[in-house]
Amino acid sequence: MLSSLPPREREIVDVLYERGAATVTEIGEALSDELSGSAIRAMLKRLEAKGFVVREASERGFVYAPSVSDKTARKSALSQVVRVFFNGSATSAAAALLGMQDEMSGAELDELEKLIGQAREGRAK
Amino acid sequence: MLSSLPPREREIVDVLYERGAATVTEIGEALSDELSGSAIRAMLKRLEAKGFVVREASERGFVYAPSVSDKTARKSALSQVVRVFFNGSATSAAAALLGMQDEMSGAELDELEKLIGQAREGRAK
DNA sequence: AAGGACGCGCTACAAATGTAGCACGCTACA
DNA sequence: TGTAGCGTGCTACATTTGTAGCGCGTCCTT
Repeated sequence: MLSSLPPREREIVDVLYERGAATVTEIGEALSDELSGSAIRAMLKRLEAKGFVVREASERGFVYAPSVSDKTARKSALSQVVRVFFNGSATSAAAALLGMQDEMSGAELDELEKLIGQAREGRAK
Repeated sequence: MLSSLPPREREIVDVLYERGAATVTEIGEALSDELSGSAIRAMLKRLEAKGFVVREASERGFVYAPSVSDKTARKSALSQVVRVFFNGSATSAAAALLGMQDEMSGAELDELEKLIGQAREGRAK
């Protein structure tokens, strides 16, 4: 499980999900506080050993990427917060999301309404 | 930050958020794997030292609760996953939520639509 | 009042994590 | 062609986590 990672390692995979893939240097830049390259490499090594990240050689050194697909990870992260903070109700979570966003474009709202319509149809049949 | 907690401690505060407040024994029951009472107490002690949980004496022993309000914690958890997994777009996250939920009642969908309407109004003015 | 059963805190200790330093190999360019 | 600069992989070590054991006080129960 992703959530069973120690803080620093988690932070690093988060960066990886945020950026899709990155080199050690890029990770270092994205990190909240300055950290030596070897420190980051050691983390990555452990993450690789645990099977959370994969690395691929490229001209600019190794690039690291999460081994779990974005899609899966998203789903898992979402259900986690839904369970813990919203009593298992995805709807409440969605509502909270709506409330949080102060700049939500009209187009986005339209899109959401469309999705709601679809959900309703799916349910109806 | 909540997310800077080690796995076990995080699991415990999660339980606390899930149940609102609990005694050591209750926490033990809610935990994924069996754990000695003193182990849990040690965790809680650290969590208290770090300021993440507060405890209050009651007849049935101490009850522990998160020190950060549910509301704040929710918001923080949500923005975390929004940032990491949805490129900062709360809308996309909401859409994903919609897709995840296979049993979403019509009433809930109505509620969401209403919220969208409100969001739109808020934006328009 | 003696004996359990709890719940509690402390200490101790193994394992895991977080970090730095060193030595190596490959550029590139003065 | 040497030397400065990266990126890399150790290894080592301090700190933090994860867990169990012990001894204490309190409340029931007999």
